[in-house]
Amino acid sequence: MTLEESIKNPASEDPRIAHTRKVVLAAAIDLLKSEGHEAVTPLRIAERTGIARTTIYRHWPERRDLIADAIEEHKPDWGIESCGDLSADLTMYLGKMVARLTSGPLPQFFVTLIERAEHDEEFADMHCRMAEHRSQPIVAVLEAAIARGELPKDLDVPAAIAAINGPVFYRRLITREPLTDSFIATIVDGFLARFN
Amino acid sequence: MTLEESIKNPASEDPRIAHTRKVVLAAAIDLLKSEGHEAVTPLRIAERTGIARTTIYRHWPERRDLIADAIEEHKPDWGIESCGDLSADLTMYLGKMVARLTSGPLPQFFVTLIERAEHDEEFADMHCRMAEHRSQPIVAVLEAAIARGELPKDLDVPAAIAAINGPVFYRRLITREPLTDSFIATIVDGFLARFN
Amino acid sequence: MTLEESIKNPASEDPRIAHTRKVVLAAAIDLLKSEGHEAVTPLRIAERTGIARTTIYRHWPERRDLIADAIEEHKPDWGIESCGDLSADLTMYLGKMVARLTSGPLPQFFVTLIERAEHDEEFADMHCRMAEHRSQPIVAVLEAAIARGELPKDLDVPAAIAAINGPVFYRRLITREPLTDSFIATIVDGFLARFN
Amino acid sequence: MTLEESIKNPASEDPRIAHTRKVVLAAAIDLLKSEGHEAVTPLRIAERTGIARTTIYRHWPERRDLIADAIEEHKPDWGIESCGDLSADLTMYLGKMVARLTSGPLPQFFVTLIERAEHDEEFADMHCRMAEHRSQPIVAVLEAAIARGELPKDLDVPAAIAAINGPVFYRRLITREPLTDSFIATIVDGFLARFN
DNA sequence: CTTTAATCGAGACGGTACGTCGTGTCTTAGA
DNA sequence: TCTAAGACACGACGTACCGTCTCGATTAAAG
Repeated sequence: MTLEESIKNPASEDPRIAHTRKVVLAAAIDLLKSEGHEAVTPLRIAERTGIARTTIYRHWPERRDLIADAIEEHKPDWGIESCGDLSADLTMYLGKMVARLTSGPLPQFFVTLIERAEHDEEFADMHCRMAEHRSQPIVAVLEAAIARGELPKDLDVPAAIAAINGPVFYRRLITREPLTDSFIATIVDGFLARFN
Repeated sequence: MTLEESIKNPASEDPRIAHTRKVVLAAAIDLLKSEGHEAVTPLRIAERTGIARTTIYRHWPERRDLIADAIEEHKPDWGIESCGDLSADLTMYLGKMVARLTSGPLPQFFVTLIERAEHDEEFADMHCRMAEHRSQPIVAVLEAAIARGELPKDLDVPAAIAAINGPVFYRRLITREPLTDSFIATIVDGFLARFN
Repeated sequence: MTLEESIKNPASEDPRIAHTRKVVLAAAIDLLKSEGHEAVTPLRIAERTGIARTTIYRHWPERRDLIADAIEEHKPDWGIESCGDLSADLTMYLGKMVARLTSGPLPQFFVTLIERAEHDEEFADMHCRMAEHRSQPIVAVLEAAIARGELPKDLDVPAAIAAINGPVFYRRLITREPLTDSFIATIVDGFLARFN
Repeated sequence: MTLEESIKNPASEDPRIAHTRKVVLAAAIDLLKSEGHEAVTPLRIAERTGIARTTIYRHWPERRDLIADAIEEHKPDWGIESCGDLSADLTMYLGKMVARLTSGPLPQFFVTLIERAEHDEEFADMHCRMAEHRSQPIVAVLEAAIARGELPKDLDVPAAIAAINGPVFYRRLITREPLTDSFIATIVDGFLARFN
């Protein structure tokens, strides 16, 4: 089985290929996290992993694909277990979000996608897809609340998500102030206050 | 008069230096806007402007400083004329913000600062300074409203700013949906609804 | 097989390396001959040969080594066939020497070595080694003559070589007068006249 | 009086010009001696002397002229006082020559001229002129000896000079062996032995 | 003792070359 | 068949000098 086949048919993978992919993507995530996407190059990864530079080129002819793969590899589970209480659900969701924006590789993924998306359509697409995936649980929570009659039927859901997520991202990426629990509470309270 | 002196004492500037600075920074802004900060290199600027590469290095030994100067050069006036009506003031402010996030070099400045700030303290500082400068008018508007009694005395002003600016930035940078007038209205209405 | 190994173990040479060495050294000798050692730079050679500048740096990190290799590459055979007659042997030797000092790259090698030797120990060493190698045949001729009794047993051989070679080099490098056959004859006759 | 005039008419020199020439040429000789002619650049001299780089360019637009001036500036007196004894005169002459080839800037001048002369007609001319000037005293000595009948009337004087000077230069520049008194004696004796 | 003129110092500037680094392609050998 | 190793062409980088230039500041010489 050739390399091309194995990429298209991941079910029957050459273990060498699987190993290479795993090791390289791990190093890529590490580099992305610690130095930014400009540091994610075949050379740097080769130095870290011992995998030959040429081997990396064979798997990812475009640097872009390597970065994209690394980001996609690392898909956290955004699911939350709704407890039926809107305020609690939103607070839990934002708490999880804040935790992931505070440590781990996610913030670097975001800034990379934000920056690249301005000039690269492929990254822009990936960025949007991730945003959608990320907001799925909150959509579920909001729709459940609508069904329960706690929120108006004609709620502009995307705008609501922006109202909930926006302040957190703004503070994390723009003003770089700390993301405290009371800040989360203020957001949730402010959002819910509209519907009383 | 040395280059350093002339920068500190702009009254007695060598016209050659002034010309070089002007031309180079204009090209830098242009490149930043159209291709992103990685394209802002002495070589690219030299090709565009005819200014020699070495001359650019003489003025900005660090690429970082060149980008920083280019961003600082382009400081838009964020002033708004308060009309005394909080809703109208906020709407006008967000309208202006949306206009600048929709065209012109500003979005590129933001994503550059956001990305670089993750790994470069100097950019982080500049980013925060710009954010503060940008929110000055909205602070004034909010404080005036507090003085008029339209907003509570104990309002968490930074959190309020995050609630107003956050959704716009979120939509522009994360979900990349269009920024419509009705979206602005939703934000402003949602914010004010809390205090009724 | 690394570049270093292949240099030490020429039996198993990568043909690409062999080709690069050959082409580059030929161009180096050419440049040395026509423009002097200051013209022997990776850039000039790259322009002439089509070999990339970086490839040349990989083979010869120091310009000095490149020049040294070029000179060593071009080791002429200084052997003469002694005919048993001292006068004829010396005349033939000087004739050969004059021929090589009159055309070909040798004179440029000499002036390069002479000049560099003043400030570079490595060149000084190479210079001396070449001088020794060059005078081997004349040493043999003189020693044969000593064995035959035509020259005194206590002859100061190095001084004798200086007496024979010196005038030729002096005229070639210092006064730059033409090196005629009669000049050679004068030298040889003058030298032999001492021992009659 | 302009700089151009003063160069052509050194009798009435602006003291500033005289000072600049003096200081610069001294530094040039120093550099030439210690690092070779490639180190004789306006920049290096400016660093050593405090004279501005532009001033040096004003005086010597071509680097070649600067080096040439430096060499010409330093014209040692080659005169010897003939004592009437050929052997003693030659020995004294060669002794003086050896002394100058052993210390001081002269050897560097020679190697520079030898090297440059191969590719630069102007240096070749200067080199020949210096060689001629240098051999004047020995010509006088030889002619006196011819007049006294100690040397044949039809002596090939240039060849004789080559026979006397050649070995010394050969040993100094080619084999780099030490120049001892006994070596000088061997040369002189060998030369005189021809005419007994 | 001015005034005029030339030199000088300082350094910006456009260039050219340098030596280094990284990229992507390729060839060869080995597992 | 994939990997390892690395030669290679290419292009950009940041640096160092070069030679030209402009522009005051200083000094010398003539009125």
